[in-house]
Amino acid sequence: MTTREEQKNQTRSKILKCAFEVFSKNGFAAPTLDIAKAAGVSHGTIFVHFSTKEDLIIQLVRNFSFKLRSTIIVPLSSPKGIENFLINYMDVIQKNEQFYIRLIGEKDLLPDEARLMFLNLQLSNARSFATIVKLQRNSMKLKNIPSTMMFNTWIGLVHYYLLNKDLFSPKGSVIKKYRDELISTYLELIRVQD
Amino acid sequence: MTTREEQKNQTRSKILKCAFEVFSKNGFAAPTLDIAKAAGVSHGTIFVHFSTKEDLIIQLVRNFSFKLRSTIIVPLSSPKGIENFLINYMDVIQKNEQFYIRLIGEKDLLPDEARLMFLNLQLSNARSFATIVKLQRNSMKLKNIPSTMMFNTWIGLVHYYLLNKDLFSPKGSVIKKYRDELISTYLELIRVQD
Amino acid sequence: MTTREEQKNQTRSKILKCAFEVFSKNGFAAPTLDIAKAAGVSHGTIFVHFSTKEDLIIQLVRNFSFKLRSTIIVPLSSPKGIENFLINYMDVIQKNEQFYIRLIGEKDLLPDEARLMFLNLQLSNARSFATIVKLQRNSMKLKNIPSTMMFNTWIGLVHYYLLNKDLFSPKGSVIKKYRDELISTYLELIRVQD
Amino acid sequence: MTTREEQKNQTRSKILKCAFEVFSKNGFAAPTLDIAKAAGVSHGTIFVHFSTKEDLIIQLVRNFSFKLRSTIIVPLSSPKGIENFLINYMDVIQKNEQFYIRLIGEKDLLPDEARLMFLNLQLSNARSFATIVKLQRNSMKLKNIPSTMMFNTWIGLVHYYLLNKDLFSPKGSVIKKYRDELISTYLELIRVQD
DNA sequence: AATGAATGAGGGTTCATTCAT
DNA sequence: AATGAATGAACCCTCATTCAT
Repeated sequence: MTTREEQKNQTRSKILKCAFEVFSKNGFAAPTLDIAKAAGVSHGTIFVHFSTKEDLIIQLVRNFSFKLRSTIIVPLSSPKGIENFLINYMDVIQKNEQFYIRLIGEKDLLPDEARLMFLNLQLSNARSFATIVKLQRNSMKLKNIPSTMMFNTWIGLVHYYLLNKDLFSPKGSVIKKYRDELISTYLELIRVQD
Repeated sequence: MTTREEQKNQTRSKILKCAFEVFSKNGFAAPTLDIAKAAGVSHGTIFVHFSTKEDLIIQLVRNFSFKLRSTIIVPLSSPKGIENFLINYMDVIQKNEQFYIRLIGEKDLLPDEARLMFLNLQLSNARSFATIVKLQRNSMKLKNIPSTMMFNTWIGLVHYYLLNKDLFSPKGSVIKKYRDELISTYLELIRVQD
Repeated sequence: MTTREEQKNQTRSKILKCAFEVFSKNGFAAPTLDIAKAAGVSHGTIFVHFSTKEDLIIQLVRNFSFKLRSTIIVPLSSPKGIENFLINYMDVIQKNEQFYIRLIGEKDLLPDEARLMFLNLQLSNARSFATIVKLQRNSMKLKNIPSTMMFNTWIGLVHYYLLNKDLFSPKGSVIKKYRDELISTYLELIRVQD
Repeated sequence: MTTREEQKNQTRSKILKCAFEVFSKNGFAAPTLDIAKAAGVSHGTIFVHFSTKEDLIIQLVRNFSFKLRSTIIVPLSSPKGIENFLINYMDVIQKNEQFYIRLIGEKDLLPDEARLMFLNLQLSNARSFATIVKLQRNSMKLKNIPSTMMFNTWIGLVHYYLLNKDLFSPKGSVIKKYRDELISTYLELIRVQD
């Protein structure tokens, strides 16, 4: 790669990184100028690398989805498969809590393509979860509920806490604060008592 | 009431009604001009009745909260208290599904006062639910979970379906489509098997 | 005069009175609605009596000029003619200081007709003053200066204090506070020492 | 300075220049759009260079004050100190007569900061004048009047002519026309006859 | 590749004036 | 005569996007 290309890639990365931070903090309605300032580049440079603001958001969500996909480990057969999945899930989200909250909270501001990508990520997670649940049914009595529903209950609970962060944990991370309670509550709900 | 006042109230109501529809359809970022057009009045007329766009939204949310509050019946002591509550809850939401979705999905665009009113409504519902749960514990074995968590699981599940309406039910009402499944799933989760 | 006409005149007077107060306090850019509120009449009523806001202002200035004209006494031949004139002048202005300040300070907001009327008033005063000065020259040595200039110096000094009221007397009346100092200074300036 | 910066400065200067002219001609209530048109730039460009209309006015008054301050020469000890001061004063004002008239006539439309700056300029002039008067008392018999009053009489006289420009000199410069008469009148007033 | 000044289509809000009642 | 709801032109300001350098 030539020096020129390296330079270009660095600028692009810097913009992506700062856009991620600015959008996380101020939402997707944040002006592109703010991103340029944060990245230390000119306003126009953003549009050299991304044809529109929408395009920038798409790339951002693409990267984010990719990162999440690679981080979410799916421990298939295991006596604690579900619990491990939940713990891992929380850990992954916590790392980018703010951005994740924006994604689920400002869904309608997203370009179609971005919305679709994030949706696919969730579907993929749902499928992984379904697989784990199926395997786990052997070693643990679980409520007789479709695995889709089991996943939706879980993600619904988590998203509820995330979207109401200012209510549950105005300062620090919601996930950090409620991680254990959410997991234990959920596990308690899905298991069948002896 | 004189004809004059009636006329005025009609205009005001028309604006409120159209604002409700426009915001439901396009979100709270929709231009006030769109509302004026929908209501068949001039742009300025909106500001005759509502000092600012924020004020308009506040009135809208106030009315909405009031309507919801008066509609949500709380059947206290009853063998099917919880189920009745859930059924009623779904019915109430279904009637104004779109607007409700905007409220939970664009929380950050709301004026503080509106956000607070809607929050209070939810807290009030949470309290009602807690009361019902406590009473129900006599006649039905329930999972050993704090009633707050029980409520949050329920509302998290419902909101998840609402916020992803385009996924679950792009055309018609999400609630109508999933009402029974959501209720039965939830009831199955919280009860203790014999 | 029929009762109806009386009623009409009363409303008209009330509007004029309140317009005078509102304009005095907030300047001629004050909304007509404020005047209607102050007068306890509907917004439209103003335009029943005055075709435009400009017309209202014109009537106001007409009345004001008339009142001032009738109040300014011109003590012709007298050993203290000038001093008496100045004292009287200050008294008259002081009574409607606020409005007077608006007239000289927002001259450009006035309709042409109003500006002209106020101008005529000043010219009339200038003439009166000139007459007095001429008579006084017999009993008192005065600077050898055209009487126009003598008047302009005086009125310039007074207007300067009025226009900078917030500097000289932010709370109370400027004239009240500086009346004597202004008069004595001026008299000292125009007389010839022995 | 790069060509780019030059270009920017030119635009900025052009806006300032045209704003100066438009405000001079139509007063500070003139729409920013008029300024944009006069400067041959788009409406938005104004707000690229000045965050608000108020900011634009502040810069304008700042520049103006600075220019005046640097132009007003204070010939301290001199047998003709006062006269020189007056002559210089008139010359300086004459150069920007229209704008100066707006400043004193629409004081209340100015942003606080601008009003304060202009006020300071006048105070500074008053002080300079006081110093000169003190020195002059040696070589010339002056009326026994506080120097504040002497200054206020002068500035009051000048401002009176400026504010009534349409009366005294509707077409050309008031100052040009009355400069000598104002100065000689004033000098005649303040001196003590032998 | 990067710059950043310039653009211009909106957006919310104000207010003198009109007119049906 | 009085009402006051309705009008709509005008204003200030924002911001994604363009383009000459």
